[in-house]
Formats: sequence, C-alpha cells, structure tokens
Amino acid sequence: MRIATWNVNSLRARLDRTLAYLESHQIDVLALQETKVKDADFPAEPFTAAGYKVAHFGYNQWNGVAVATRVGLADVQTSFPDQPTFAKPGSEPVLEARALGANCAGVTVWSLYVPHGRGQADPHMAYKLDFLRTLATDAAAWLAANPAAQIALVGDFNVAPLDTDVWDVSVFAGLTHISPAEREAFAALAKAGFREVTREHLPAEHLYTQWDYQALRFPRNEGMRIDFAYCSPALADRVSAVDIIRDERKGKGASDHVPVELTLA
DNA sequence: ATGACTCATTACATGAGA
Repeated sequence: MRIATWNVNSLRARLDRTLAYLESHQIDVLALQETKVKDADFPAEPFTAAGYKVAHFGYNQWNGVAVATRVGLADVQTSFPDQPTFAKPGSEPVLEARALGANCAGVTVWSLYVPHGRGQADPHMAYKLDFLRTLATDAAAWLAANPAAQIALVGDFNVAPLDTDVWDVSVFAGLTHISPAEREAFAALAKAGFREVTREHLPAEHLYTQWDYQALRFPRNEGMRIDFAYCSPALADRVSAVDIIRDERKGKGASDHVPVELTLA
C-alpha cells in the first residue's frame, strides 16, 4: 500500500496534476492540504471516476483538508478531539479546516495543515504551538488506548526541525519555522511515541519538500523541508520506503509543495 | 531549462502563504 501527502495549494488549480499523480504513482491513499475550496464546490466526480472515495473538509477559500482513498474509507473525523480554534481580532473563535482523519484499510490517516504562525509575536504563533501540542496530547492518548494502532499523522507541519531543513537558516532567524518553541512543539509528537519516518528513510541534508514561488527558489534549490509523516510504532515498522516527488515542483502550474510518499510492506 | 510568486475572492486590490 502507498500513502502520500501533498499540500496542493488549491485543488481546483491542481486538479489535473492531482489526478495524473494518483495514476502515475499508484497512490492508494492521498492526504491533501490547502485544498482552498468549500465542501459544496469540491470536485468529487473525477475522483469517483478514478476509483477514489474522498472525505473533505473546507468551508471557505482558506485551508481545507482531504483524504482520497481507493482502499476503503471509514470513521471520518473533521478535527482532532482537542484541536484549538482561532479567533481573528474582533471575531468569534473558529474551528478551522486543518485536520481530517479517516480509516483506510486499517490505517488511520490524518491529513494535517499546521498553522503557519505568521510571526513570533503574532497570535497565530500561539495557535500554531497549541495546535501541535494538543495534537501530541491526543495522539499519545490514542496510542495509550491501543499500542498496536496504525496511525499516520501526515501533512504540512510548517516547522523545519533542523537547520539543514532550510536553504539558509539566517534568512529565517526571528521569523517562523525554526524557533526553539516551534521545534519543541514538533518534537512533542516524538515524545508521544510517534516516529517521523521520512527522516528515518531519507536522512540526507538539504532535502526539501517546499520551494517558494519567488526569487527562483526552485531552480536554485532554495527550499524548506516542512512536510512530514509521524507514524505510530506499529505502522512505522511497515514503512519500507519514503519518496519525495521533487519532479512535481517542475513546470507551469506546480504547487509550491511536492508529494511525500510512504510505501508500506 | 528545474526559471524570475500564486491563489481565491460577490475580485480589478487584498489577504494569506512560506
């Protein structure tokens, strides 16, 4: 079985690429982030025609997460139990479309779009840290309830855990993605008992999953490694290979992120 | 060329992204 995660940065703008990718890479379960579409406008038909069932959660042009699967779809959840809300100044708190979980052939796959943070002093940063910490707390409880559970927490974590996960760490100093607080919140998932399998299988430095659209970042290979896959121990033991599909960043109409694939034994 | 931001919006400028 092959599970992939991809921040597509608008599913409708990337629909042809997404369907072609499912076919060419023989993906069984695809976790999507930043679909940027409300449920009512989700393009379900082409997925159905290709043999995939889709669970999607999106209510406006921001965020949006989905799981597309051709190996079964059950127990869909559109947030994790203690997922924090976010309130814009002067507005009511909202549960954003940043997490969707579903059981696919015995594996619970969570498509996660961790908040960006926007800046160290921005309220969005506290939200980001809270999101990661509460996810870790909930994930630890899932493992405590069933140590043999097969759970994949995949997606855009918006954290570069190592200095070598960004093209120039000095550029990010004082901004987002590399602060000790963000890295500690990311590491909370490892403390909860999950294994980040992309690093296990692909330990090379300066191996990126995202390149900004601006300033020739991709041709210069100036990117960030921020898309990951935390697996429960029982699932991590099944992962035989991990691939970062760098070619998906090429050409006109690419997302700024590329897919990351897990092949299971 | 792997190439000089991109996306959605009761859009034509703005917010958000990273």
